Amino acid sequence: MKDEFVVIPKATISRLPLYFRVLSELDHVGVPIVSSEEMAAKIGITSSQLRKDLSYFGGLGIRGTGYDVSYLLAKIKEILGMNHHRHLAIIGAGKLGTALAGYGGFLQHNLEVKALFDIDEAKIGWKLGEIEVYHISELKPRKEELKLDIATITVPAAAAQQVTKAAVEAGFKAIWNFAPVRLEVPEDVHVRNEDLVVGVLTLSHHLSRKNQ
Amino acid sequence: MKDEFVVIPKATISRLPLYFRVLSELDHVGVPIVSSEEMAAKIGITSSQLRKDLSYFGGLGIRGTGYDVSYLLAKIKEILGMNHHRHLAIIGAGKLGTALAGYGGFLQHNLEVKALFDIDEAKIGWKLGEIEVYHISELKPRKEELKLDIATITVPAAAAQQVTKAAVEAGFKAIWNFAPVRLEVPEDVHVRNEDLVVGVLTLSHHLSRKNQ
DNA sequence: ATGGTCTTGTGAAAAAAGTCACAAGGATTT
DNA sequence: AAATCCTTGTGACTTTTTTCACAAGACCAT
Repeated sequence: MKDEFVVIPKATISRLPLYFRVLSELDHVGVPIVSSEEMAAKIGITSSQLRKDLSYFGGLGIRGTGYDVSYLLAKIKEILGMNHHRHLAIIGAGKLGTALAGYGGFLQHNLEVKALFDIDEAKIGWKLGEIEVYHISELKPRKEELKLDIATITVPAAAAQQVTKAAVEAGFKAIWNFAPVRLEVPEDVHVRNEDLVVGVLTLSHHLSRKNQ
Repeated sequence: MKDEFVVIPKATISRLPLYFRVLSELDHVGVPIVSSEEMAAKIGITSSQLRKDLSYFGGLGIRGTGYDVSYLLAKIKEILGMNHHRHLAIIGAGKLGTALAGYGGFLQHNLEVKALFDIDEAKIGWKLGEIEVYHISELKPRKEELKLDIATITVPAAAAQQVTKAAVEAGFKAIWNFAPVRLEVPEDVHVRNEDLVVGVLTLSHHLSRKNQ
């Protein structure tokens, strides 16, 4: 990398989490060094693409040898903002919401579910382990108290926009949306759509064309 | 479109489910006609991109007027293979697996969860509504019996590759993978990765750069 | 009919992403 | 310390995707 102001391709950013995953595994097993060839094979991309991606962040490897796993892992964590511990709020304490709250894989990514919110009075006060269910009207005070960063939307589609509005007003700048709706948010709020059914439809498409 | 053998860009295919979603909403509300401009705005892309995408499938619109919502919806359903009713198998009857099995949104997309599989003897025979939990060794016979099309992998990462192998041997050509692992499969098997944590990491990345 | 006003469909141009191939440079052996 | 062996980093090139801009139609009003 020779220019301070090169733009990093979006496609590169979208692959960083994959690199993170592979490096975590290698680090966990105790592998000290890995070549671009090996890593790329695990992910299913070409080694030149991997090297090009990493090159945007400067010389992270050692020529003739490969990449130092724990060094590269630390760098990617930094780039992905994983050196910050993020607190998740889950809005919608239904099946999906509670399944997510119970998912064990967050902590190793420096993510932590700290609160559930719901509108159903019957659910308020429930605890899933350490995590309590609050009424949705408490979004703002609990955000401050628990330092919540990311609002996860797991309510039905019909309620999603309204709930999002409440989250934005409470000050959330990142929304992780599981409802099958395009949410309208201000410029400075980031939305990540996790539209599950949409994903499986592409599989359906492939199934109906045996010809390649 | 003038050549029978134009290749349809992958990027186009990946947007079709979004078009489907918007059109479904419009159709549900009873809107008869929509312009590329309106649709594109709802999705957050440019109208020319939308028109170009649709142009790969032939003249689907009416010049000067727009697109006939129900006609276009039917076309996209056809392209996405949604005129076929697809049967899902869910392998891994844990929290995520059962949450998916209980999700109500599948049917309106012509998808249906028909069976759960697990290795835990204690779970075999459980029923979630109509859906029964079978032992994973029954994958092949049940696939034939229930005409299962898509194998959904919701087992822990460590078991995912092994379970995938079993699914491929049972004849599944489409795998919907929720385990945080790149699965190795033969050429003719399609895998859709639904790597949730990876998704939220990109949000984390945005949070740590207030500068745009 | 004719003219005006739409919005599509699409070649051509631009931008973005991905691949190639090899010089640069570090490690290891002799 | 020279030679050899590796694998990175990266310009140049190729392919893919997106954007532009406008001709081709379709509808509507007069």
